[in-house]
Amino acid sequence: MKELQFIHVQCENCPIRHRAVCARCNDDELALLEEIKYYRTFEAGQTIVWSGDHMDFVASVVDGIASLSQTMEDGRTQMVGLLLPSDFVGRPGRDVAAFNVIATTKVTMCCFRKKPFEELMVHTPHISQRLLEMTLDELDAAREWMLLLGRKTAREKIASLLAIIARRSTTSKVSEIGGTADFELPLTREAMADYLGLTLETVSRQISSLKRDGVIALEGKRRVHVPDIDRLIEESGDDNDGGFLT
Amino acid sequence: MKELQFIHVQCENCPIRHRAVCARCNDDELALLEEIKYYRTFEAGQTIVWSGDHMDFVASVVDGIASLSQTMEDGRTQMVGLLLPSDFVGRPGRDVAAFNVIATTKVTMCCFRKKPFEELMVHTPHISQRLLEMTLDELDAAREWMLLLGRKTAREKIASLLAIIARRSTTSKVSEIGGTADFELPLTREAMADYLGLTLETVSRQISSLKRDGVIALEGKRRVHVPDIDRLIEESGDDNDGGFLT
DNA sequence: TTTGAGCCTTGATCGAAGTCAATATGGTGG
DNA sequence: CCACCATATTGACTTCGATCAAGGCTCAAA
Repeated sequence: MKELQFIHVQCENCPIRHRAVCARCNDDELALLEEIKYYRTFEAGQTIVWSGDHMDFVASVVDGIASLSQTMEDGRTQMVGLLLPSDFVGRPGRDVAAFNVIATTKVTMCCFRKKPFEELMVHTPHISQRLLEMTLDELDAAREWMLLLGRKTAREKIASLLAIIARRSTTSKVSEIGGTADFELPLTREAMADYLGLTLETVSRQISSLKRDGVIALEGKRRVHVPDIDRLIEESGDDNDGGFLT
Repeated sequence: MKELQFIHVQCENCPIRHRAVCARCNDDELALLEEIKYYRTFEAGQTIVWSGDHMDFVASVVDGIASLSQTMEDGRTQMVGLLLPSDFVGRPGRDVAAFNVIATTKVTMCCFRKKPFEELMVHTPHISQRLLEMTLDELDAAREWMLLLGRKTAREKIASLLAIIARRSTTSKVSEIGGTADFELPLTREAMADYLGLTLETVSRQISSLKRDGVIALEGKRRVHVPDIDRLIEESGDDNDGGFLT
């Protein structure tokens, strides 16, 4: 397991330098961010922010995976976003968190206290430009997900999720047409269920069914091999190669 | 029926002046927008933008209601947003529409060709600031909607939709605790179904059921009276008074 | 006034996914 | 090595919402 020590990484050496909210900043702007940033790490399973809590910082995910979720009083849970490295957490101009943020794996975040960050934003259009761009991408992704939640069958939901993870996975050869993919599922069956609006039993059954039909092959519970990505995409119900983003 | 003639309204007199993307602009900035804007109207039912189409303008809804939706090849449709006056359509920095935009009622839009608008944005932080704010609000709303689509029962979905419309409706007295509300449903049963991820039959049945239980009363098919809004919110499954936005 | 189209309601039946429950697997610490 | 716990699978049964189908209401045009 990768064990990065983020005492204080210089921004220039930061793994998310060119994708995060700071992507467009020049050296001067980066120097200002460098001054006010600090790192925090969270263990897998730890809650980073509770919905409704006062939130006095914003942050970028540097390493690891976290989830954004909502819960009803009776315990029903819906994941509303997956936070990957470079994703932004928190909202300038609002100090109460609207969602729970939970570390799925060990997570390292690059944090900024909200006040200084907001002040910096006013004078640094490169930050708000990038944040706008990222937010628009997330909005598109959220809307894609609404189609999945509202209209897709359980089988299509699972296939869609696997296709998205496959596409993002660095080890896959998704770009080639008719390529294959191999990846590790970063989520438990329960987390997948919460993401897809299903029960964990249904997730398990549909994964078994896709396996039985040769769409995927499993190695252990978590390692997935996709012999034909086009076949998987077919099963997902998406016509195009899709614009899933976040 | 209101018959507004938008030949060319001065921005200062515009009904959405203080809520739209131009809300924070000063007089000078407004003058620049005034120069490049133009109005377009669309009849109820007309498609304003097709998903996948090249889109060379962005716009604000001035009057009327439109919907954002996605469709699968086999016809399954999911509405992913409701566009009300002041809402923004289109996306700077992308020229292919990701969703269908369909006029639900007659719609008037204040349009800007994309290129000039983008150029203006670079020099007018007030526009991008406001757009960022609006986009963040929409993202929160989309995520709230994901909880509804993924986890709520049909009855809760209907109650949630009615509660949202009630809250936005100008004729309601929602602010008072235990207040009542009266409003016109701007959507057909089918449109509600597409919004809620249900069939129109289920929508009809659940509305009948809420009526039978005294949660709402109907006058004709479209006019709704809510004797006790707290009761309606209870039925919606939301604990808090909710942060539904768009 | 009749006809027809669009919208809505209601009933009967079906099926996908949920629920409840038993069992399997795999990793960790004692 | 074993025991334990979290995670995952599978089966039996139930239920909620979808599907298929018939009919009602309203408005506008013939």
